[in-house]
Amino acid sequence: MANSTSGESVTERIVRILETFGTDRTVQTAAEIGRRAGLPSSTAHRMVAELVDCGLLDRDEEQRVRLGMRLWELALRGSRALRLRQAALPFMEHVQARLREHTQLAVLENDETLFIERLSHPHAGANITRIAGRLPLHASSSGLVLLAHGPEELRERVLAGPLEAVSPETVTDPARLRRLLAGIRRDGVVVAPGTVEAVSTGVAVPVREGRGEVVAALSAVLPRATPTGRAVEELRAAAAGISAAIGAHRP
Amino acid sequence: MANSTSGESVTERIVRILETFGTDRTVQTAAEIGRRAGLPSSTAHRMVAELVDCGLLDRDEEQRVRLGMRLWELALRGSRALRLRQAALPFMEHVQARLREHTQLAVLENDETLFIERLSHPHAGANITRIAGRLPLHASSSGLVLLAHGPEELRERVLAGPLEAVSPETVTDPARLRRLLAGIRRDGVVVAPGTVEAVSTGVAVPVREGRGEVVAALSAVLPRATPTGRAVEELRAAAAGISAAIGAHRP
DNA sequence: ACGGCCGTTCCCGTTCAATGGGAAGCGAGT
DNA sequence: ACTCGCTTCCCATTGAACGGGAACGGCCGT
Repeated sequence: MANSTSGESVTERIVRILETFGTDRTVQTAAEIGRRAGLPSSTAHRMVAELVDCGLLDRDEEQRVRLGMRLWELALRGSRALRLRQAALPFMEHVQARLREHTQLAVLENDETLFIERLSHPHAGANITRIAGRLPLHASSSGLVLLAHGPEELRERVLAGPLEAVSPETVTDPARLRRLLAGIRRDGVVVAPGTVEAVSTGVAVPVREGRGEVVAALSAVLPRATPTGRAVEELRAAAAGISAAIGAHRP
Repeated sequence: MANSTSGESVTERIVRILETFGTDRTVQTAAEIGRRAGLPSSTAHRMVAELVDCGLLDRDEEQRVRLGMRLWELALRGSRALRLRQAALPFMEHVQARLREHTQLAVLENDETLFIERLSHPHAGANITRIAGRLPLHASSSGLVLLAHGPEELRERVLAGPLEAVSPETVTDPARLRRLLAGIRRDGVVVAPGTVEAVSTGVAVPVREGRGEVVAALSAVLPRATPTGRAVEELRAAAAGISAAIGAHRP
């Protein structure tokens, strides 16, 4: 739309521009953005200027562009992610203080695991998850919980689709995966050794809201040798606390 | 622009739509959005639909609209706020564990104080600041620090402009404020009793990056009767730690 | 059953903002 | 002095966005 010869709306283009930014790529020139977003140079410059005017993007000491504070503000205030995070943070801190490993909170978003909070201990091991980062549903302990408790149709879609392995031990066989998910629903927890990285074990539990609906997954990443019993207990207790907290906030 | 009779660009309208959301107003109908954003009904519906298609907005169980997870994701990954927050969080947790009050991190944004993180103790007192919330620069301890260390022109602009009181004790006299700011630059700390709320005292210190530039303010909110000495010490130590952490991340 | 209210969806002729190619300006690197 | 890449300005073209209006459908009070 928007008079573009390529037939895209302005909105789509704005999203594509925002998509060119990432954890690694935090500042870029307007020309770079145009190239990455597939926009003609003059168009990219004009749109970037417009976004800067609105505060969605910032220009640093002349030239380069980065995500604007205003965008951050608009996206956060009143967002579901912030509410959930605020309710969960105290409990996550408690878990993290006891386990001294990585503690994460994730939600289901567009058939993927989206991590909305992560706490790490200085001495904890590797962990590829990032805040605002994604992993496939079948290839992370949090994702497995979300998939197990998600709607039927989602499960079928994911089980049907291509299941790529993130590590050699990622479960990609539909039948095995189906049994694994049934087990998660039965036990209310998943212990997933080597699913994301060979050296670590993910432990995840569902976080429920109000009358039972699973809205998030709480997980810990432990070195593979560590026993998982304590983590399961801590996560279960924390998840119960979070559920109570988000329930209480909605009278 | 964008063919609208009112002469606004699509980008401006999108921002106005996003602005209709807030901490209190987290879900609304498309018609509500249109009214609040001053858009014709059919236009509002079309634009909301477009934003939903792009994932910037989400539709809940039919009808109502809220901010989309995708927007949250795009705004956060690669944002300055997230980096700063990640570096600061461990130190903020430490401060909060010792003081058991409110601990906040704020940056300067568009001549206002923008709070990007806040930790609260269950037993702590009142605190009107919110994550992604704003306060005037002259009417919050964090803001005073940012104003004191901000560029000359900013200071003159704020001192000239109307200085509204948030509480009866907010300093609104330009001369007094100027002396207060000079004191903050000298001491590297501000203790502001009753500036935001009569019952509490704000204590704030600057967070510096690399070679001295102040990039944020770290603050605590204490009940007015509490001595501030310990808070000053804790905040100073934490700010030093944060500075080292963000310096280390940029080799 | 009825009618008003309101959110939503669909339609469609009008129109002007957005578009993008091109050229020129500006630094930095060689 | 030259190249290369980022940026800014210009401007004729055009079709996407616009928005008024009509119609649908759910809800509520009578």
